[in-house]
Amino acid sequence: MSGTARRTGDHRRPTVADVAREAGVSVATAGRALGNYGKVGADLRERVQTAAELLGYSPNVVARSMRSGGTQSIGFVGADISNPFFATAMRGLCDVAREEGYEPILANSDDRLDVERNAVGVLLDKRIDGIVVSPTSVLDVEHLRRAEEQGVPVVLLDRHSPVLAVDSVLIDNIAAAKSAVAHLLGEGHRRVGVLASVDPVERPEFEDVDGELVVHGAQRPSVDRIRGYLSAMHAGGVRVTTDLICSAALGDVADADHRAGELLSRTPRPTAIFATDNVTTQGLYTAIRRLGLRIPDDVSLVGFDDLDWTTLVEPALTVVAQSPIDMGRKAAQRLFARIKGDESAPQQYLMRTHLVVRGSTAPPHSS
Amino acid sequence: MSGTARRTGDHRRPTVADVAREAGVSVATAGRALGNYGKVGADLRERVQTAAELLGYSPNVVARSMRSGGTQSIGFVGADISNPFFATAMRGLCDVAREEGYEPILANSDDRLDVERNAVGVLLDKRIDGIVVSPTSVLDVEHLRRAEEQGVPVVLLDRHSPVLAVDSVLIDNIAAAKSAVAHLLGEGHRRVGVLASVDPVERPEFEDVDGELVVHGAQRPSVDRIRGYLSAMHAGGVRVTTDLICSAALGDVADADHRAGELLSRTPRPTAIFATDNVTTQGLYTAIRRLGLRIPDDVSLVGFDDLDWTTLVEPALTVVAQSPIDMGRKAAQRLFARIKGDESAPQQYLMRTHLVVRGSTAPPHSS
DNA sequence: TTGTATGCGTTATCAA
DNA sequence: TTGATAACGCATACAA
Repeated sequence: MSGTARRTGDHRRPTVADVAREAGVSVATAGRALGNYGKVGADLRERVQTAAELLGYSPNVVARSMRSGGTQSIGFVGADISNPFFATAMRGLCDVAREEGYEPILANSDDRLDVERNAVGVLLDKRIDGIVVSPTSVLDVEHLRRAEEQGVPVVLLDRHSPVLAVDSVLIDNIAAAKSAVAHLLGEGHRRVGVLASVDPVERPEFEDVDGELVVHGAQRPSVDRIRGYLSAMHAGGVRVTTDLICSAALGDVADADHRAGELLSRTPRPTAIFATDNVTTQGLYTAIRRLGLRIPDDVSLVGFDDLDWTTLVEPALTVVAQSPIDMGRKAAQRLFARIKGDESAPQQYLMRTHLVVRGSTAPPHSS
Repeated sequence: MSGTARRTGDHRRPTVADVAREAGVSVATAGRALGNYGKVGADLRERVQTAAELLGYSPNVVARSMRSGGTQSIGFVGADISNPFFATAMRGLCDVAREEGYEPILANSDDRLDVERNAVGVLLDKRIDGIVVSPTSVLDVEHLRRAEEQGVPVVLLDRHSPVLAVDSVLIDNIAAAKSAVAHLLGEGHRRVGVLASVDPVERPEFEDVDGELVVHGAQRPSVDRIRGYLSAMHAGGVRVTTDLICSAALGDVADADHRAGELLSRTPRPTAIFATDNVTTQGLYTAIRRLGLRIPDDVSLVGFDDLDWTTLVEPALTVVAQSPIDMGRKAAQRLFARIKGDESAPQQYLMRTHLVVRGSTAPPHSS
């Protein structure tokens, strides 16, 4: 009996040829029997299968990929897998991928365009069948366009690009932020601050139009959430000044804490603050505690992302909840639809969010 | 000028042959110039490179893999990427992989052996060059042994297998747990409980040997942490009974909360509890709050894993800190050492842990 | 140094 | 139904 591995280093895995020899048939027949394509007689199929079993055959996917062009692999490029948002989205993506018989290859961009470009290039060279990306820039997307041109579908996660005709899966950032701020206004707050994360390369600019502040800048989560904030404030008839709008470096909790501290030392102090993502929420929370302020007595807080810890602290935080796992799933579903040939017009898929009102928001103490 | 993509669906990417034709040289020369191997004249190299540039050539890694055998991909199989421990370890692994020019393929096992086996099989079929796995079982490891036999190095993360001769990267679970419990004993606690996560298929068994409790069962984190607990208690001269040892379903916060509730309703109530991982820590914390108990006045708590939230709650939690990112890095480093041919005897790499004493532990209120 | 020819393992085409 | 053979794209052994 030959064929089973005898020692470490016995690298060679059996091929169809080996199986064919063992079964005494041609490689073509063996291939057909193993791959379940074409016509094979029942007896030969049997012989081939037992031979395969005996040798411990399993197909070389690389060779198959070379012929078929497909690799049964997809790529996922996000800023940082250790961020709970991406980790959870990745989980959803993995689940759908596995249902489809695919495996995901992961790359972190750290929100650096060069890193992202490089990662996308590597993934294309690996001939992935599709790619989900949460792009650093929604304007500089040549690398993603190239993917599309090569026939590799792209789906954007948590971002939409005005210059790239692909599906995108995200939330209605403006509406979500608006609901958060409207809640604060409803509680009676007037001096409401916002703490956003802003990427240095696509930072928003503010313009005062007839006493009303408007934001210029690409449609990215942070910026749109500022838009939602402004929209709510305007709808509530509250004048906004730029000293209530504060931004911290993307993904940097310490900086968020620092900036939140600045925001909290404006005079008069904001009676409520809206943090636009989970990192700024955490920074804001620690800053409030560092300054010895009480929630919600001294300051109300609405955070973003319904992470576990927001219910572990006391009081539990009012947050805008989104569902990263569903976003990951949806993105994967759209990607596989495209991989399977869906040619319909690209869409923005806006996933549900909801405001979870908990104990960190209350009417302002003194007005 | 031909060759650049004209429309979506123009799938064909240029090959060395295309570049060779464009440059007016043979495929061999083009290949040598592009792959930087063999000898090529400066002028021809130039011609080839500009031709490649013009056509937008980049190598087909799949074809290269078929010849070379290597894929520049590694696998990572963990229970659940949305668990912060795995997400952070994955981050470390990604970083090292990228430095080495590799990309990781991710699979979640949900601590299910069949899922894990299948995932490993798929990864092997994809001809990954190595695999880091945090195995569901440390005894049933045939699938991992098969990988080794095929020449695919395996590194275990957060687990050690007595029946598999491969590197493993983990912490000294016994010592870490012992230090946690010793701290509680040092504070004067005697009635100390432990809340562990236990996999149903490899659950530990307890035996009373001369009035001293010993655990039987494979060397897994949870079980070893129970061992550390027992060791500390024994060293402190405290008798342990099984009613102080409680276990919850792996990865299930709700169950951990439930079990913690049971543990907290023993009479007399434990004055301190050690939770063996981040999931049970969270469950224990919510159970304590649900029952209206105060930390550390009514019950002291030592948790496991230094997650952000443990410093956001009040009081901040005393925890055993490990460094998942370093564990991920280390595992990747060992894997690449093996991939590069390191044949030295497999080792257990024990990573640093330390007890971070914060406000959730204090002497028992009344003794 | 450059070119020709061949193999990697699968799958598909074609002929028997 | 079965078998011989070509092709995917790259890298190499060998010939020129």
